[in-house]
Amino acid sequence: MSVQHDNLSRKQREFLQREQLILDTAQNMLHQNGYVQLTMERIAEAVEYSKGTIYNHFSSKEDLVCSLCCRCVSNLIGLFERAFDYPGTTRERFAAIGIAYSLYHQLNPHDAEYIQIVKTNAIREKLSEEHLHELNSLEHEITQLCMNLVNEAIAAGDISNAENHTADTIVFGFWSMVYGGMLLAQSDIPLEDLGFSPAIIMLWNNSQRLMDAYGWEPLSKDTDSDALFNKLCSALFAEEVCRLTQGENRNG
Amino acid sequence: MSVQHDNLSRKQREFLQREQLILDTAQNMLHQNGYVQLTMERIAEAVEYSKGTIYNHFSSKEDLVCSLCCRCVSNLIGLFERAFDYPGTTRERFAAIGIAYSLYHQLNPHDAEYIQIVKTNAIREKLSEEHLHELNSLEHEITQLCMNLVNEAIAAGDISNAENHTADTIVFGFWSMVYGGMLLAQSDIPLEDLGFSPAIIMLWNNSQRLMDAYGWEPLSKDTDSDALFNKLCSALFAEEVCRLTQGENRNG
DNA sequence: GACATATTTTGACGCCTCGTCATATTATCG
DNA sequence: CGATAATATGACGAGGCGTCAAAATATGTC
Repeated sequence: MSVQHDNLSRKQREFLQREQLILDTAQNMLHQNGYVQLTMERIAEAVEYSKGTIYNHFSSKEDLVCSLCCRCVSNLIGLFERAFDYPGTTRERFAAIGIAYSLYHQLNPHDAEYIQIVKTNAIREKLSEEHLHELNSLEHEITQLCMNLVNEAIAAGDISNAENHTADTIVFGFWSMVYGGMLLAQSDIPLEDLGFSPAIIMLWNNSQRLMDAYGWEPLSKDTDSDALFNKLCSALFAEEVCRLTQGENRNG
Repeated sequence: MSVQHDNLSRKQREFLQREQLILDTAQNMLHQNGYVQLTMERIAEAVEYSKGTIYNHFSSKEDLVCSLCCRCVSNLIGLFERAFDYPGTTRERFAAIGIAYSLYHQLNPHDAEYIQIVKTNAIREKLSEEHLHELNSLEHEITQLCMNLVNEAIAAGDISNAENHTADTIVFGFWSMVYGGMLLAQSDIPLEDLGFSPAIIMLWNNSQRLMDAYGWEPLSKDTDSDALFNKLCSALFAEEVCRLTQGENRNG
């Protein structure tokens, strides 16, 4: 969380520190009470500054939420990089990215609310140029990371019949599926009543299926998918899985 | 849009008519100016009743939006039924459902906003029992329609290796992908700048791929997917496609 | 240290929205 | 026509966002 700021005056350092304090506080409030409960007044009260001071940092509530969103994407990029660097097949590494995405949203259920909000134009119009630019950069970075991995897989010949596909279509397919699946899982639609199995399991199975569809070797018929899932979890995201199960025990 | 109401007193008929008027008006306002601009005052002004009267029909703004959402789902069910009844293979019919979903959202871009909103618990808690129940019923209906088609395909042996899959997983996979893909397409993320092709095309290709992954005959390698797309559009959704292209010409 | 100037912080205020409820209006019926 | 029931109204309270003149604080100069 801490941010480097050498070569800055004390004023500037204080300013940046305060910005982090505001964001930390807002994030906590969001995780505890959700988006609807988050108001500028309450944030100001919690950080013990006045509302006007908050507005010296963020041009609007949306602008603040955009900054929170940037932190989310940064964290996500961190997890994705861990998956990217895993010493395994391209398919395993891409699957690990999917797991990272899913784990992140299970750990931070409220984040989906404002990630979604920040995608709409009505909001994007109200952002400060600086924060909008930051958001665009991060979106670019996380997208490129996925594109790079798929391109690496194509170059390595791991994706059979690759001449029929382009990396952007493949990435978009997984992005759609994982994003949509995560939203459905997090939503309060009573999936169980509608006859569905647990969303996380269905999501994993469908991602594996889609990789098979692209002929991404090694195919799932030659692999133990459940074992792979467990292997990736413990090798890459042991801490996250631990936090998740702790949280579930605490809540239930 | 018109609703049957025989065997009712004039009062009751007027009440129901007014309810439709309010919903029609709200829908128009939404389609023109989006969710943020929609306020109870403005609706009241537009229908030439006072705010209190609106609240005789809907317990809250969310409750009204829920009713709009129910209309959306009803319309969607109409399109889905058309696809379901298409005299073709189960795969063609399921693909047609996907097209219906995508067309609907292209025709009614603002609907995605509140469909999304109504999925969250913070909102669902504020709904009247009656409207929440209506929404649940419709969600059940549209889900079952998809489940039935997939089960029919499994029973007919169109989905090879079906013992490994269950209908709920298959339906969830497509639902996730189409829902997520539609949200990404409608969002104001600059997909093009991020190196993506048009979302609708990528979405269609990925759905075909996922059907292949499930071994849903006839596989796309034995089919001209583009021709299929055009065939289904003109056979089932000629009017919708027409409205869509007209709208695009008018806007651009 | 004292004074002038620049910067930052503050919170009262204006405006908007939701949802309520006492009152006014209209309908029904004997 | 007059009494009672049903319905419609819009002023109002609560609470949110964002602003801005004034207060408080910091900085610089002698």
